[in-house]
Amino acid sequence: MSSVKILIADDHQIVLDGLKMVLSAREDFEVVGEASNGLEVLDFVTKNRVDIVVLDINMPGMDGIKCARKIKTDYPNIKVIILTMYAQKSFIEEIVKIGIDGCLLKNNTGKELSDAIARVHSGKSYYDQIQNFSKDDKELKEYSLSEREIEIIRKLGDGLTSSQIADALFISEHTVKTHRKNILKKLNLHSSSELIQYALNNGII
Amino acid sequence: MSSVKILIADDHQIVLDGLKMVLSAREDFEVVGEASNGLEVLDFVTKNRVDIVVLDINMPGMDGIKCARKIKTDYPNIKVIILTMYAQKSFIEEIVKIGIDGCLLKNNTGKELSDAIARVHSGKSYYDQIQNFSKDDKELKEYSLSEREIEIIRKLGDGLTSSQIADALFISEHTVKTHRKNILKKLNLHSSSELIQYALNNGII
DNA sequence: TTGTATTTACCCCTAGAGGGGTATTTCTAT
DNA sequence: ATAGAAATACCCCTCTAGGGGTAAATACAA
Repeated sequence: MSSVKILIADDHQIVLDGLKMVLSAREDFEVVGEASNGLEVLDFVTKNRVDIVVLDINMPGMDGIKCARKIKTDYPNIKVIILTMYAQKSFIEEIVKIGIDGCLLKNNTGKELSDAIARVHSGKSYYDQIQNFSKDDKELKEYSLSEREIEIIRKLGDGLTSSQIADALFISEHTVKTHRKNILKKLNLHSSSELIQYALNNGII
Repeated sequence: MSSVKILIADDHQIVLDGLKMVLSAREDFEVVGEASNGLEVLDFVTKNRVDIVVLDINMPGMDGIKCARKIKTDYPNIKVIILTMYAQKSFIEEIVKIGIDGCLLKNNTGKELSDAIARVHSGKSYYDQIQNFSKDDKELKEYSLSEREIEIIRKLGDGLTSSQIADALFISEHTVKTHRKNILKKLNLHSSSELIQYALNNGII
């Protein structure tokens, strides 16, 4: 049988090199491409045959989730495995909904990634430590941030005040303050400091 | 001649696996150990012969810089190469001062890491894109944060207010506000949001 | 078509942040 | 012995953040 054609995506070249070496150790795997962001992934899959895409969730430009959604919409036959730094409970529901085939923490061995790929290629799914993802859900109602809200979080990270953000986005300061209040409420946080830490740890920034 | 004995440290196992594969491709390299935080690194070098330590700068517990400083103090013969996600100008002076032998961005190929190791092992130093590190230094005077200041930054990241921090540390709220002002002034920042982003990107938190 | 989410915008209020000082004690290194 | 850094604590001030509402227009999906 022919080898499994794999596309790997991560924004750090050294991680890509490492993943490639790890996966190339198996004769039945073939890394056919590399990408450093979501757009490159989409571009690659339109032009090449790919069986499995291994996606880092934290990438500049188009993030892994958005990219995965688009792949699953346009190319439902391609299997998708998400690599993530943290157990991000905020994403697990969406990951399942989108139909992503596998999800594992970077805090894992290369062998486990190989196992996950083999399992997913055989049509099964592979969710690593899914219990870690669904913990801490006393607040089970999962909120997702809107595009505008994320835009505002990024500006906050740059140190802008509400009025400065308002100027930058050509909206009223009142609106910015409303967004900020909504964001904190959605995430059950109570200050911008907490928010920035959350955002960085969850790949929002 | 005997092979170069390398200890690699990163808090993500999958990256460790990748680095190990990349480095093992060279016959003159030998990865003799792995560590997921600074304390493990220090523990390892006390018990084993190591020529070169490759350190991720962002690790939980003891961060890469602190760890490097301790290695260079206690074992000056061990070479240290720092791996970092971002071009962190705030650290380059300290990195040079500590006597770290090499520094390169994760945004590099595995081959470049191999080259860096070979070069460092031969007694030279390897600084990748050092111009990226020293840019934007209109404010060239580098300040270092005190232990107390770092303690306060961490509390800020947890979302505590000045008065809450004061209660936690058994000091006056006035003192906390003084520390906060000093921190922002030292780093030339203007809000806690900026501060938290800076702290996370520079391994302070 | 009829909700639901999103984005926009305003009101109220209190508490806290940020920036300008000054000043003491303690500790450390020269 | 003495200069310097660090940690402590207080004064002043203005502006912003955070939290409580309400409500409109748009857009999108069941």
